[in-house]
Amino acid sequence: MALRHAVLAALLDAELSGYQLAKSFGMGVANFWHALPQQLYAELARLEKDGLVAGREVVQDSRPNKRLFTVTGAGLAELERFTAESAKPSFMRDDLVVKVHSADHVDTAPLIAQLTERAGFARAKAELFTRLLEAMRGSRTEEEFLRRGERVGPYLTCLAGLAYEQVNQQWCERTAAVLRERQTARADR
Amino acid sequence: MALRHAVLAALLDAELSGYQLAKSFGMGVANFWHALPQQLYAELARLEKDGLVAGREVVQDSRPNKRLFTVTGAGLAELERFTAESAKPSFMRDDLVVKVHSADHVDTAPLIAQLTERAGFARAKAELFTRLLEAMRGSRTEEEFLRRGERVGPYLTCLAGLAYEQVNQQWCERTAAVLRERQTARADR
DNA sequence: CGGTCGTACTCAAGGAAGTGAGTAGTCAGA
DNA sequence: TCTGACTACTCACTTCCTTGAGTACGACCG
Repeated sequence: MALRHAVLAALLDAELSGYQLAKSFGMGVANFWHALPQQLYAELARLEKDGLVAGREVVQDSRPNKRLFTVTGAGLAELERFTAESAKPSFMRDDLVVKVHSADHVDTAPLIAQLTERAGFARAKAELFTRLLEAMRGSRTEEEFLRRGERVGPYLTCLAGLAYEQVNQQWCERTAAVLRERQTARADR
Repeated sequence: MALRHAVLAALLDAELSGYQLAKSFGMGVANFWHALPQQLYAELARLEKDGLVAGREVVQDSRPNKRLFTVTGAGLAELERFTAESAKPSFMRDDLVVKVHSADHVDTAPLIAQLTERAGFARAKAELFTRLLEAMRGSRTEEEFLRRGERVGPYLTCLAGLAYEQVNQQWCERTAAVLRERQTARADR
């Protein structure tokens, strides 16, 4: 029951279709959760069945019809309940980190490549988040916006995403540099 | 097949029992992965069946016997293969972030409490990692250790954990402060 | 005018992960 | 001496997430 609340939270900001949700959860604006389209359609169906969201059909010509969803009163209440209950600690879970852990026992060349690639992705995501933040706060300074803006939730989660991607990038670059140096040092012997 | 490699990587550094693994994966030294005891026992059984680890019984008096596991040649080869295959991108997945996303629509008091609590945990974990790093590098500087140390994998993953916990702590504190300020600002109106 | 891309969604199946309960002996402290 | 905590592990169940395939139609490009 975790995706469930992520979907509700996402629908607070805008009325969206399953497809649009899938886009932002697949990446794009998914600064706070990730899920595949199938999961989202399934979850939306369950949420609607439970009365936490309401869908309305939108007829489109020159492209398939779609269903837009909004959070109901019951949905808001459920979010309220969820937010009040104590959060379980979050854990890091990343293939790349596991690979680095065993770096002393395996060939590091492909690892360095993966770290470099990951650093690039992290940089791109960080830049995207930076632009999103600018768009949200408009002409105001961050301080000002956080003090008096109307909707700071998405801004704060975007800040989390930015910070996460920045350290991710730094760590990947540093780690790649260390492994590269050790590789050449070994070759010299 | 993700926990699988995390277990193999953990066993590279030391011969461990399921119970000991469970301790470090449950927290403690689990700077790079998290899992519950049941998962680990099941995974160890599968790994042994597949010949990737070998267990040996250690008879103890005054406490239950245990089985210690080591990585076999096949296990190392599997890790090698895993490390070479390209990594899928990692995603942030955190209840707390979801809650913050909906902060504008719900009562923030319990959220602030959770953020403060999380900040405390993150701080404690960061301190633990700092001490672990010191212990690993001994009298050497970080630079020196990373250049010439024998086993830098665990050190690098610990650095990742440290960086992660530090930004986590900062974000939680900042977010809690923002929400607190907005709460009092609202009360003043 | 044919191929590919984008919108919008569905179905089926499998593996990974989390939840809860239980066993059984040892040791330290109230 | 009883309680609770620690070591060491097992079994059963459920829910979540991923993988892979498939439908349908319009739009854009060469």
